[in-house]
Amino acid sequence: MDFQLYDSLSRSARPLAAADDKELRFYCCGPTVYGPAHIGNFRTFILQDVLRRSLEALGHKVRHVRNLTDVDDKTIRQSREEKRSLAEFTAHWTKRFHEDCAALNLLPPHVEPAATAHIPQQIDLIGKLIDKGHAYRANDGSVYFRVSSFSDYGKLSRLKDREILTGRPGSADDAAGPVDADEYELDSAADFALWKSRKPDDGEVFWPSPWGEGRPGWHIECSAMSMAYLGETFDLHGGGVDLVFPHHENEIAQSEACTCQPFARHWFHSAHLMVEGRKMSKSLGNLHTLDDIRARGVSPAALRYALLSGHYRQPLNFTWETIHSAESALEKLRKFRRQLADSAGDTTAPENGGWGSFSPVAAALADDLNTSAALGAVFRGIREVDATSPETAAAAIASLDRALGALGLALAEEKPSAAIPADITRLAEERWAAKQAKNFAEADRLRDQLKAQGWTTLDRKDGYDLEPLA
RNA sequence: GGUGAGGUAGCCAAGUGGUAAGGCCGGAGUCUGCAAAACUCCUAUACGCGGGUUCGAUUCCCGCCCUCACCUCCA
Repeated sequence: MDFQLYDSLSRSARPLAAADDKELRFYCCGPTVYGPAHIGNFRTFILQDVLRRSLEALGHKVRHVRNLTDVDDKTIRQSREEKRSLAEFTAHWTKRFHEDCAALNLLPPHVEPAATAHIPQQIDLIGKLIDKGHAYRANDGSVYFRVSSFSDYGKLSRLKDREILTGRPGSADDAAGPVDADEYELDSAADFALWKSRKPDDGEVFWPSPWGEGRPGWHIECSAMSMAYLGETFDLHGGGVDLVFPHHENEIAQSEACTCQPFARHWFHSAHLMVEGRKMSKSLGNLHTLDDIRARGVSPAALRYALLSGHYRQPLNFTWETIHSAESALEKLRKFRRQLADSAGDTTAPENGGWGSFSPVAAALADDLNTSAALGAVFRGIREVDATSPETAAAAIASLDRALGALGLALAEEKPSAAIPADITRLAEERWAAKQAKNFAEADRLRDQLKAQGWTTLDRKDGYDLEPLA
């Protein structure tokens, strides 16, 4: 199936395809590991994951690379404040990131390169840029990219249509505060750092280079690592919209100035997540992490569902009502699947079944990753499912799983049932006995008591189930 | 100010030049001692405002109002 995806460089929907017709090479800008990722970060990573899963479900092969930014101002500053080495600090947050990704059912990328593990590649790239006249060394030992040397600069973010650039490179990024213009000898305020010379605030974080001790600039790692694992030209590059400028613009400049080859052939940018109608920010206190979500009793799967409920190019408004809605919708799907499983019994479907009544899900995903329409198609699909025999039920499960699998919404695993304390069991037993004896007043009293302790009882004809209150 | 995205029923959210997916919420019925759960069914004169093009616009064009984002921290 032809897969259409909007390309933010050409500003049009284009067929997404591997240049070599074999494997789609996909690079994603990953997290800076200096703290827990927030749900906005995860919106982007989940979208990338769904894109990959959808392509794979439709028979495409994908090579997925997502980097880890484990050296920058934030990681250095924070690790110093905590009096930990940079490596120890970033390892801790990397582990946490991986745990969160697993909880959200994100497929691990095939390669997850860390910036600090690719310093030589970055130095090599910077050296080539100097040799070709695209970069210069300032008198403090830092190396800058000369924006004026790259005529295509601004093609991704339409810089020409914007106001003239002002400000100083690295100033907001520099813990030392505003810098003296003479010190840096910049050719242009738009020039950006490729290599930052060692500063006192960097502590022990530095590497030797032909330009003295220092560390890589913000953008160079992605150019170096994408080239290392995917080649000078690759098929698709993804990230949040905020990375369009300057990060991706600078990646293009560095890479294309160096190789004289196109960098990424297709750009995939996902819109931001809003919280309660506002931008997420620490000052508003709405920068939720996965732990915050779980503390509210929401499952990671529901978060994933909620983050897929809108189209990726549209800002999505996250509210607690939305996520409650997602939890309910997901529970409806789980129940439906359980019923199918009951009907199917031991019968299993052949491996290579199709999408069945869920083929519109595939069509929606292949049409610019329309997850919202895909979710709608899932619900329309379940109405059309034929489960009149174990065989058809088994086939329906297979096609449902295929559709939900493309969205990364695995329902197969049951919710772990919470352990029921003995006193709760005893109360429930007493209530059941009272009910059987038609002593309803006593039964209701005991039911209230259970409720007060956070449990609810669901009666059947021949017994009852106990469930914790949500 | 510049650039970009958007305003669809109570909420979230697709989509289309010919009268509008889906989810949540809500309601009814079945069941139940009553509930809850489950199952079945259902509702809603929803397309920001004003013009224009058209046989016909929510969908294209123009203007306006409002919201949000980006403009060197940012997924």
